[in-house]
Amino acid sequence: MIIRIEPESEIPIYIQLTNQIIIGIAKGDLQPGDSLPSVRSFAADLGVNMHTVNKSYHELEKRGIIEIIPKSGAVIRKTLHIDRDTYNRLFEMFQPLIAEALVLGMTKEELVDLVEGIMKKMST
Amino acid sequence: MIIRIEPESEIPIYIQLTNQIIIGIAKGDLQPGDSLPSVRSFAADLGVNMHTVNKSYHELEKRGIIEIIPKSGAVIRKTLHIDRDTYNRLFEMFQPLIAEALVLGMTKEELVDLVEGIMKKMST
DNA sequence: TAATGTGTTCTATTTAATGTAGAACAATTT
DNA sequence: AAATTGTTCTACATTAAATAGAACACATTA
Repeated sequence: MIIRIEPESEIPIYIQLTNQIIIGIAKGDLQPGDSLPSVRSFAADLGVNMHTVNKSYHELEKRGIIEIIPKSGAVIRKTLHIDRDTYNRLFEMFQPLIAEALVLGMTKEELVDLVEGIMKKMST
Repeated sequence: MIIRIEPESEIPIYIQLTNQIIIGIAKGDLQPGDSLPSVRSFAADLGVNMHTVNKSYHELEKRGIIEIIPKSGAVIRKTLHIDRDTYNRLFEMFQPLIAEALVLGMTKEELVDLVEGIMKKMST
């Protein structure tokens, strides 16, 4: 799985990493039950600090995407059906993006096409 | 138009304001050609600092949503069809959200329903 | 004309976020 | 036994975020 970190980006490194891990899971590069690299080895590979990777892992855990097993490792969780709190959180995240797309001139059809186009690149 | 600022949120105030203005435009509460309040009066209404509102306005201008006319005011732009850079920017914003929704167990149908449901609440 | 309101710009301060760094710990794994 | 694991702690530097006050040039209004 390929991770690209752009240190000069305005997006914090730990968020870049978090997003790319999520995309990797969605694409099937990482599957439920798989382990993520240790924070130390991953940090060495990416050329960032151990604590930055650790922050990503805890962000993923907070969102219910991985399970961190102390003294062992980080494992991709098997996801059941979405719960109400998570649905509401996703709603709040999608709303401003959809509003912006419409305000900037996308039609509803174009927006649905964009979303479906992105989904087609994901396997799960 | 109703703006709710939550000072205790982890989301910066200027982003909360930016998002809610965008949603207000998408819903039709604000229309192209309308003026936004002055940074001073808006800041007074919201109970935040003038510079915070100013930052929101410049964020909206950078995204092509409003036009700031020096010594005059901020006006909602009439949007033409979306350009390539804007499309790519929206793509990069949507991708991690869609991936997360799928990873957390939403089906593609549920995700399209969520997006269409949010769109239905917008008029434009 | 005089007064007010406008966005802009500047300095300044405080707090929080971000990223890096090093060390030590207890538990697991090899 | 040795190496690796996530955790925790302190520490430091830089940037972001938010507030505050002042002054400026220009526009609008009374």
